[in-house]
Amino acid sequence: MEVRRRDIHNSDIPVVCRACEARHGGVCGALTAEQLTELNKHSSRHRLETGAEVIGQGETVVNYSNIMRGVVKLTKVMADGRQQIVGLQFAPDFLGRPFLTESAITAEAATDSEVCNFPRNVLDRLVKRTPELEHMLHQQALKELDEARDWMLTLGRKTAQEKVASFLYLIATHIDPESVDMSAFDLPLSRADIADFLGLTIETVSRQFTKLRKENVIRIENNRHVTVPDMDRLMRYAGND
Amino acid sequence: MEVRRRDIHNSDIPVVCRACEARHGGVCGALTAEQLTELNKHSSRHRLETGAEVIGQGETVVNYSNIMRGVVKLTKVMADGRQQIVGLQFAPDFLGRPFLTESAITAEAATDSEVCNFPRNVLDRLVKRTPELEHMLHQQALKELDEARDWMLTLGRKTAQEKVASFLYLIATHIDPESVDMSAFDLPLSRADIADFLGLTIETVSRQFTKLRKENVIRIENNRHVTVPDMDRLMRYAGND
DNA sequence: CACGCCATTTGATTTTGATCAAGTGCAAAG
DNA sequence: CTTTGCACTTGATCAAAATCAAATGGCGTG
Repeated sequence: MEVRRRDIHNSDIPVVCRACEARHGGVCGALTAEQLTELNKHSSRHRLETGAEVIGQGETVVNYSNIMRGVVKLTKVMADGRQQIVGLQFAPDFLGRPFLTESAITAEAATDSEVCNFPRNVLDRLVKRTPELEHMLHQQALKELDEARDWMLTLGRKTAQEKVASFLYLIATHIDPESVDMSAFDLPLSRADIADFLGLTIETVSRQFTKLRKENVIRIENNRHVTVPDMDRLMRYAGND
Repeated sequence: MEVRRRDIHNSDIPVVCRACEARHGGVCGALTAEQLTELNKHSSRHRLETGAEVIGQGETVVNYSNIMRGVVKLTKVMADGRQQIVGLQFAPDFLGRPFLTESAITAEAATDSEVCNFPRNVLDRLVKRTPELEHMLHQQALKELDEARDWMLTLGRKTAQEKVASFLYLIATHIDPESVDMSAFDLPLSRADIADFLGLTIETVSRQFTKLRKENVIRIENNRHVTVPDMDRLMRYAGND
């Protein structure tokens, strides 16, 4: 299923890409050395402070990105300000909606992050010529779709307690793909963001955190650092039996 | 069923596909006459009664399908029976999750429907050889992703009233792609299904229907037939300003 | 026609989570 | 070391939707 470039050690690959690809294996993995060089000519890396907007709802898409480091949240807002986080992207996810000029969502750094930007038209051209690249993007879209549907069940049918536990489980399993130990991690989102992700208020989120803490499902230090003594127990609280 | 020949220059295309493709333009539109003939050799059409399961959560995927007629609901269930509809597919949508052998969802006919089935391995082989086909599937996945994210906002942040209005608006705009007049249609789902789609109970759905009826936003006959005198007004009730 | 079987509606009550309103704790600025 | 500003927590109350419990209203069958 996974298709890897054979010439992974080829020295024609741009230096900046070599480290990245080795660590992450994002969509760039579908490209030949020449294509990578070509793309790299037009691409640029950027640091994003927490809260920095990558693209706004309704704006014209000029760039796609790869997330190198950090967490990016995808949000939708209603006219009256109600807001829902519709996706979280972790490194090394591809960020962008191929084939549409206007973004239907806002993408914003949830933590300090680093991204690699490519101009839309350069990548679009490359996609047309590189079926393997479209395949990678297709896989990414399908992964996001699976995640979105999982989350729809959470939003529509779970209790506040289960929602919060589901969130913690999601973060535990996604925050650090390198690490084997998922039992300790920092939350990439504020209480307000967590509420927006879960379709709750910050007060309800806070109360559920307190409850989970009192029942020894989690421990919390400094509001952001979470320890999970028994991951299976957390999963049961999340309603994933 | 009588199938008319619509284009004398396409006489290599299987008769059964010619009418379908002309009417709908689904993913098969990406295929050459030969590929269509090849695929058609292995494909088969089926009528599905309301409630018939196309595939169950956790089952092995053996077929992909095109929906020829009707509405198919995609659902997820929790261990304790709580259920959430995570997608509705209308003709001529492609039905299936490429590149995964185990289905994460249940697909079930919401109305009497007709589908065209292709064996998974035949289509998978064809996808590898036909970038244009993967492109179509990619577009379909992105469309479903956009819809899923729209719905996440509805599930997470809208009131019961807005949810029901949003559902009616969704159906009005999707049920009959041919028709210009969206103001009258039959609901493809029972109250129970609507509740599962909206993350509500049937009682709440019923009450909101009654309220919308009393406020003259909609009229209902025989529980299933809906008339919308002012679509913009419905849209406002749905919170889509 | 009467009957039972559905799906749907309606009503009474309870529960959950939202809202409103203080408090707490911590870190940066004065 | 105070003050100020956040982010978060906690408590009291309120409202929306769930739950429990009957009705109602076709619709097909005996």
